[in-house]
Amino acid sequence: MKITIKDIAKALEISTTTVSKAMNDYSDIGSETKKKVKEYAEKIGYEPNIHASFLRTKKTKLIGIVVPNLNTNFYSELVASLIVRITKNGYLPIVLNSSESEQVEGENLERLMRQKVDGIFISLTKNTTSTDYLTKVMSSSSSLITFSNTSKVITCNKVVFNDKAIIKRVTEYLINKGNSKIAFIRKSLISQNSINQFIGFREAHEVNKISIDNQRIVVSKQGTLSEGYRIAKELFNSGIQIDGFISYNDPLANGAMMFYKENGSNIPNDIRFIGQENSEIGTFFSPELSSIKQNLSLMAEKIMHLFLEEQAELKQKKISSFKREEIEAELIERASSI
Amino acid sequence: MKITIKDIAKALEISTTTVSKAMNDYSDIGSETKKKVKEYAEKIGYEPNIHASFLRTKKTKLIGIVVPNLNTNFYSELVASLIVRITKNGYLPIVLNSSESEQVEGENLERLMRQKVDGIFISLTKNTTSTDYLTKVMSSSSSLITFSNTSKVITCNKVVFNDKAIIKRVTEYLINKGNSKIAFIRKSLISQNSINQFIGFREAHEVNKISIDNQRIVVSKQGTLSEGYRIAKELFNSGIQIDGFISYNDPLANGAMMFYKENGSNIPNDIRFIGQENSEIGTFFSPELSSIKQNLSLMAEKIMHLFLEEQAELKQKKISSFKREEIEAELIERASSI
DNA sequence: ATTGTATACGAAATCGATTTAGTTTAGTGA
DNA sequence: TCACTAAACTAAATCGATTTCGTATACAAT
Repeated sequence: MKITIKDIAKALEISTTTVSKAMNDYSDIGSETKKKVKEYAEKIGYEPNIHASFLRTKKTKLIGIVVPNLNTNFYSELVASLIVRITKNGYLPIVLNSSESEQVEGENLERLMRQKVDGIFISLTKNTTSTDYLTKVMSSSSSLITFSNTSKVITCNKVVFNDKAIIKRVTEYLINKGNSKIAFIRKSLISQNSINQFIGFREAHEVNKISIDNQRIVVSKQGTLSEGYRIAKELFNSGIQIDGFISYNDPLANGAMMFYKENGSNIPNDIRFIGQENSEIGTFFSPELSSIKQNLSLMAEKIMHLFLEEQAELKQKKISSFKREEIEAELIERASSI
Repeated sequence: MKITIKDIAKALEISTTTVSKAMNDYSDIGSETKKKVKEYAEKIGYEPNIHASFLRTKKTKLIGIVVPNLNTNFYSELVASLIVRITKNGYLPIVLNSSESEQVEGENLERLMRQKVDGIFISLTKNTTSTDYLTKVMSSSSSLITFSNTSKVITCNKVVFNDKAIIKRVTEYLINKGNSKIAFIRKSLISQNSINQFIGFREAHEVNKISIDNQRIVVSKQGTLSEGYRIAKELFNSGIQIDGFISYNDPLANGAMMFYKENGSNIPNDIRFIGQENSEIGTFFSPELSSIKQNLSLMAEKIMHLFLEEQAELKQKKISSFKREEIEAELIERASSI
């Protein structure tokens, strides 16, 4: 039924060793033999059994992807982008979702190590504090790349957006337009991603000698339209004035904008709004929402590139150093902040 | 470094055969021996090498998931739901995305067969016409389950929503409210899913002796807010009157509703709107959007159940017959259609 | 003629499990 | 006592590749 190197060896009256070496382009096999083997293999539709070769090579051609929440545009798009690169390079992706639970995240990493995947690409949940599991991965046979939301504590390959810089730039952009009471809606107090963004926010204020009112800093778990609306309402009802609004995604900004519009605010004159992730919803309502656009495709590209580089170095038994790639996010300026 | 059955055998002074059989609960191993082996295995953290056991058992404990478009709420949520069930049962999911391309879909199936996954769960793209690849899967070692959007032609396990029935019911619901000029926005002309929905739409009209104007039947590829808006505008500008609107997702309905609101229509009195997928966006704008809610979690549950059932039957060498499960979708009635 | 050196190939061990086909031991019944 | 059976265990083959270590041949150099 299934075709093995034995079949090729028998048909071509050579040894299985030669077949294997020919298929893997060993230098001690003649070029005609290689050609014959490859052609015959192609002809009868031979495909090497990955599980059998694993026993000797220790390579599974499998890559694990772990994301905090697959059920968001940001991550589903990023994962889709990763899948394309992974398959294009002859690997297969095992996709796991941590549902923002640190415990599930740990279980996911254990599963992937047990499966002996060649690489693990992980973005941490916003609640993750311990790096025990990551350390375990580092001493396992799978090479680790953390992306998007990583940890300052662990030393490993990282691919992140320029969270601090872009938020600093965007905050100063608002400050330069005369806004000094800017609300900042962050994802969590713990995640490095969110911390970096907040540092950018703070630095922009420090540089411009403006003080930050902590009442305008809000943590939002859901990140939905209705939560944006609710947050705006609460700020308003508590008498906390704002003239700028930056959130970690677009629905929050749109929800808040909706509330202020209903309450007669003139946007962008009274309040300027800036979201993130540049999603369709932002461009649909008036005024159109300015948004920070992260190039997910580029991030996927860098992650895969880093992985392939490390695999190549591993093959040559080079010791590879850890890299940290930072990807530029950019502000898409629209009517809500002009 | 890594622990194998040999280590256990040596430490306990028994053969590797006994260790393997003890771990797999063979009946010809004494219960004390089993206990000793399992306890010691647990203690030293032994984990069987899946790739080694594959050589004999032909089981990979891997399941492939193929969806037409991961980058939608519907599929990312469904996939997330599947991932939970798959991992809970000791399997690992390889997730692939066809990006609505029949060719990519075929490549994905080939990749999964090459990997010798135990099962393949696939929802077809809206453009898929050929079932050649599915037939290949059927004669491979991977068991196949098609879900959500499947094909009438192929004989295999299927888990679908009651597309025809729910659209028929919802259409009659609008007809009973006096609406007879209902626009229907469908995903494609080819996909079984969309065909079934349209049959439901047609039957509802036939039963009530209302004729359908094909000008009100629109195929929308994008399914976005702006496309909904554009479609509404085009209908309006072409002078095609409507008093009801059913679409295959919520953004389309919301986008269209937006246009008609701007043009002074009274909703729901002039036009009633019904979306699908019951997404957050639908509940946020006024009037809130009625929507058909599909129980994705239940679908995931059924798919996994069907798979496990088949695996069990396979083990007992029973010939299993193909099943077709239909999951009830329901209308969530809100202000847009009251 | 002898040694040296590429070049091209193969026998056998190996990876880590499972499974087949025995073997040993103790217990049962005639 | 002897044949027979059941229970508990194991040696060795096996799955399908890779890799180590050799060997054979041809040809050049001495």
